Amino acid sequence: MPLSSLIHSFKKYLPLNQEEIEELERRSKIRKIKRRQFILSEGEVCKHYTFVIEGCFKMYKVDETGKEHNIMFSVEEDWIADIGSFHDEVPSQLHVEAVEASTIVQIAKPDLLFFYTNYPKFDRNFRVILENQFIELQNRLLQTISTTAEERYNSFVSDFPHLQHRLSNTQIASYIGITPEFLSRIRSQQLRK
Amino acid sequence: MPLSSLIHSFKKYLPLNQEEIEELERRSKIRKIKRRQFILSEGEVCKHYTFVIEGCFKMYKVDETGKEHNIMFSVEEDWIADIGSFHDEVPSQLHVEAVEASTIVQIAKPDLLFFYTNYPKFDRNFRVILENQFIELQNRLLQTISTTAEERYNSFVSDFPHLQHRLSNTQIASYIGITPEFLSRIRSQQLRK
DNA sequence: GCCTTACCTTAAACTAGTTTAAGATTCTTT
DNA sequence: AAAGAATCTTAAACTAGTTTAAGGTAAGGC
Repeated sequence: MPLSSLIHSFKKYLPLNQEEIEELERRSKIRKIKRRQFILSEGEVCKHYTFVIEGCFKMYKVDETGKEHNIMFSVEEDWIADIGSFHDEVPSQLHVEAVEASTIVQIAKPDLLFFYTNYPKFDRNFRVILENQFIELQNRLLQTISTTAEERYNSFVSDFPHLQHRLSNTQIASYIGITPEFLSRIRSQQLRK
Repeated sequence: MPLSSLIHSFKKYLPLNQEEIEELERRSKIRKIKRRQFILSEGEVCKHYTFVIEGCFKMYKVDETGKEHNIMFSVEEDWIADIGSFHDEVPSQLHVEAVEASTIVQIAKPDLLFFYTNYPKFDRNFRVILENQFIELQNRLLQTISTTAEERYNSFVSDFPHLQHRLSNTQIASYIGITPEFLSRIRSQQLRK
């Protein structure tokens, strides 16, 4: 039963009943995604909410100089969407790309609106999911404006011990907002201590 | 009718019916807040969702060196909460302080949970409110890791033209993540162009 | 297996932004 | 009105982090 991890994940919030589960099965789509495959590209409107069953994604913006700025990594049981593009139906500035071969469940916007309208439980569940994402993002911002690069790297390593092994150092550097060279320097200085 | 701006603001989402309005009147509290008065201090648990009827607030963290890092300003029709502290009932790391004399409506956590449970419309409305806040926060983070201080200042001025006159330059500097001295430098350089 | 691409490391030169310092101005409190 | 506090400005000295450069290693593709 491929949706089981998605259904199971809702148990943390308001669990789904049989009818809701069946509707979810009808209105969602499972996809296999190759490494480096995009599920959203800059300039496209984000049309789906995506749940990660297996695998890892990075969400990033490319600036005018071509530099990649990673703002989020998503792994098993995470939800992915460019919320601004999804709701306002405007072209996204962001890319979402698979860091490794992955399996996802996608709910298209009309279907998600159907759930919100007909099953208020989904409003609740997605509000809570969003709150958790908001808390993380807010902590991230706080760190970015108030801590040194080394502190941010240490936080990353202790907050996401398993994620570290799935990402390149270049991606991690981009996430904490520094260059790969500087991350190398920090890491070698720490080895010398 | 002091709750009118709050009730009116819900018209952007799902408007409230008479019963919901009455329940809101029963379960919310209007407060007058003096300039520099705190509605949340570090170490306290955030127990309310706060709606600004009139006035302006800053939400900030004080780091170990005593430096203030502003992460959000809130004005009329904005909602304020330290969401992490509110939901997990853990002491907040943040302060929320009035930048000017203000009037607010507060909903205590048990009352908000009552609304969520009995009026699913509130789940919807607060999910949408949170989405808007999330979008703003995400854009803020993106900017912080990918643009220069001057670009961030220019964005602030064009995004929040009216806010600029209600805040000191020191607060704005703290919000965009630079020192007041550097902001002064940027501003005088711009005057020379 | 070979070639290409991506990643990682190291270091010197550089710079966007900070710290230190201090004077001037504005605002608040008594 | 005077005193104190907060804010703003300016500038020199400083530094956390970047850019430029290049070599080595690992991974991916054909």
